[in-house]
Amino acid sequence: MSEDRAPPRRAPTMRDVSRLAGVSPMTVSRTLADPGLVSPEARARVLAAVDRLGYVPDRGAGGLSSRRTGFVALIVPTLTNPNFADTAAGLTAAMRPRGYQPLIGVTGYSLAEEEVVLRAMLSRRPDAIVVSGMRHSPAARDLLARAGVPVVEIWDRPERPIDRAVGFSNYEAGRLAAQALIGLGATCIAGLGPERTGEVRDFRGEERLRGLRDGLRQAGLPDDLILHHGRAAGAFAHGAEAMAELLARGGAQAVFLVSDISAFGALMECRRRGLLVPRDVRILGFGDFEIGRQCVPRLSTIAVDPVGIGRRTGELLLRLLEGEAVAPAVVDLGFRLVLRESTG
Amino acid sequence: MSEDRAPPRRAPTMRDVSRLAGVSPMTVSRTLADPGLVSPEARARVLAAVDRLGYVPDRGAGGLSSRRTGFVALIVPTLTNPNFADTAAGLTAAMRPRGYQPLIGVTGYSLAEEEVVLRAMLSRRPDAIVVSGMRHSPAARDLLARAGVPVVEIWDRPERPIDRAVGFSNYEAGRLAAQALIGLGATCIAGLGPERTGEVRDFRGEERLRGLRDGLRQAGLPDDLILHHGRAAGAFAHGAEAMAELLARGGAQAVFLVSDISAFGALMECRRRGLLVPRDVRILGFGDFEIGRQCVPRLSTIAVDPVGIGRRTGELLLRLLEGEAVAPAVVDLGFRLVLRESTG
DNA sequence: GGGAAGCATGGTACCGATACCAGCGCAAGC
DNA sequence: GCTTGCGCTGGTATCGGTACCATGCTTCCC
Repeated sequence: MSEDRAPPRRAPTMRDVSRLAGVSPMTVSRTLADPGLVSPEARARVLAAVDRLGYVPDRGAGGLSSRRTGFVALIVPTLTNPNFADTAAGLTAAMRPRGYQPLIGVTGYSLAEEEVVLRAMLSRRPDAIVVSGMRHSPAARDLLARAGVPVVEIWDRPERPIDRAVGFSNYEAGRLAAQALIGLGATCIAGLGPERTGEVRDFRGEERLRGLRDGLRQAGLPDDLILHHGRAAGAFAHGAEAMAELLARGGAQAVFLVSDISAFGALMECRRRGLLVPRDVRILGFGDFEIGRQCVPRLSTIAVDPVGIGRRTGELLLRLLEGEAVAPAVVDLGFRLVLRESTG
Repeated sequence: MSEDRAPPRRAPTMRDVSRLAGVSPMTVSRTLADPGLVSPEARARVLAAVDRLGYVPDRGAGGLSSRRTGFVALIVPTLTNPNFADTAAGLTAAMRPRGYQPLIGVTGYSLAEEEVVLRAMLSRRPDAIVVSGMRHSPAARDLLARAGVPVVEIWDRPERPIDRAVGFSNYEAGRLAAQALIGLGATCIAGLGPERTGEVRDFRGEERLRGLRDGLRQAGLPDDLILHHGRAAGAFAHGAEAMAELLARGGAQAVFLVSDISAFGALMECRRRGLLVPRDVRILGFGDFEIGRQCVPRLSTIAVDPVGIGRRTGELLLRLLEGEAVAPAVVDLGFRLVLRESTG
């Protein structure tokens, strides 16, 4: 960039290294892939040449030949939500030491977009595919099933996984929310989640509310305070707006929100209206995000392990990719209730 | 995955499509790359064959041949911080419609790690490289300069850019913070940022504090309340801990924190101690994160445009990649002071 | 001593696309 | 009528690696 001594000087290739080291390209390839196959002298010469030329192997070319690209496709609704960012970090941490590189695709909670993104990923021939959720368009499901590589659905516990799954039951988490709030003595229990219409939907959040509803019904409690309001994407505002709507209706003693982000929004809405949490209304979130641990009052929540989902998925994939037969198709990492201040 | 009718059935290739359509592979290639070059009849047959076979081109192979991979490397400190996730989203939105795919690398605020990640990216032969910040290890700087593709440094305004830059001056943002707090009548002004030791450092945050310090000095105010405490990575906790330390020392009327996340942590620490913001202490954050707009009191902040940085970078790269001569090497998107409730 | 086995190395044929050039048929222009 | 040019098509070489097989040499063992 700075000085142009030569024309856009092509990056050195393995052939250049081999010439400089006085060996064949194959020996260079072996030195880099499995040094043990090469004599110490040749190895030293090759490594010196690599260093001298600043050679960086072209993994695209390598992948074409070996049919292993080293890519792991990871498809999530958003990265703005820290739990998916954490999952990405966990997956990366588990797989990068073995040379795999995540290829991240973002769907914006849209199944149509998921399909587009998936196609883009498939054109890179990933060695494995990780996709959030168990709801996909029929075409996407078909593409995944025929991809010919391991597929892991995460953040869910599908009845009929495409291949593998690592996550937990969002439905059961919602039922636990009902039990928890009932156990605290509440009888008028609300649930707040995003809209269930249009292209952009948070299916996992909906599952949690479905679990909540069934939990309430089984306890003989009314379920008419389960509201769907606002867009999944803007979680803070969604929580605040949904809470405003709920307060307008009145009567709720305790509220479950489908994420800690929206629970925080709801908490702030209460504060703006001068309502005290948990005295006037109890709030239970979901996910155990950092924000819930830091805010005042601290949020009670149903904790899951985003980093763990990524890490476990990575470990599972590493074993699958090395040809190990891995036993369970579905890994349930569960969740646990964490009671802090917002529920009293 | 579900049923294994045939052995791991290789994905169809362009040759398969060409046979089914009764044309040569070149015609298939042209149909997909630039349909205008192909007769309507041939095009129709090819597209039908593509559809029938579920053909997805192998961009790895295409890239090897055309020397354009369609990858854009994006190297950021973390994705957990929503501003970098937003930048990634902005870059993706700008470039994906033209077929480019971001390849995200995360450094965890470590320059050593940045170098490792950069090498991994280079092995994918990206068409362009976007890297956060202007501080890099000498080796990384060298790799970037010799990469032979456009390089954009973002979230900063380097004096001597490697190639291009899109961002703003963190130093000047810090000076603005000083002016803003002085303008509000404060004379004992503190600044809180993460540690400046070890491998993991937030250089941009340090720049902001340096700007604050100079701003205070120029106004003849003391700068002994500028503290570096806690790790850059855990921003919430860092803010809370640094605030606790500051309160232990006492005397601050107003505090600038290097991010809204840590400002929020500080705000909560105040609440836990029964201090009222802004009555007892004024708080100014940085970044204009969603959390600052939602919390109570709402955070005053120095607003930057994370999505805009990504988008502008994408637009710049598209022009560069199409061979346009783009004028300024450094694009300064600036920042602006947003006064809300936390400064009174 | 001779053959088998093992190690280190090299040669060659791909992987699946695109760049490049050549060639075909047909219409327009002189 | 013949050249010129254009639109469309196909053949071939190549991108930069790795898989696979073949080779030369050494060592070991019966």
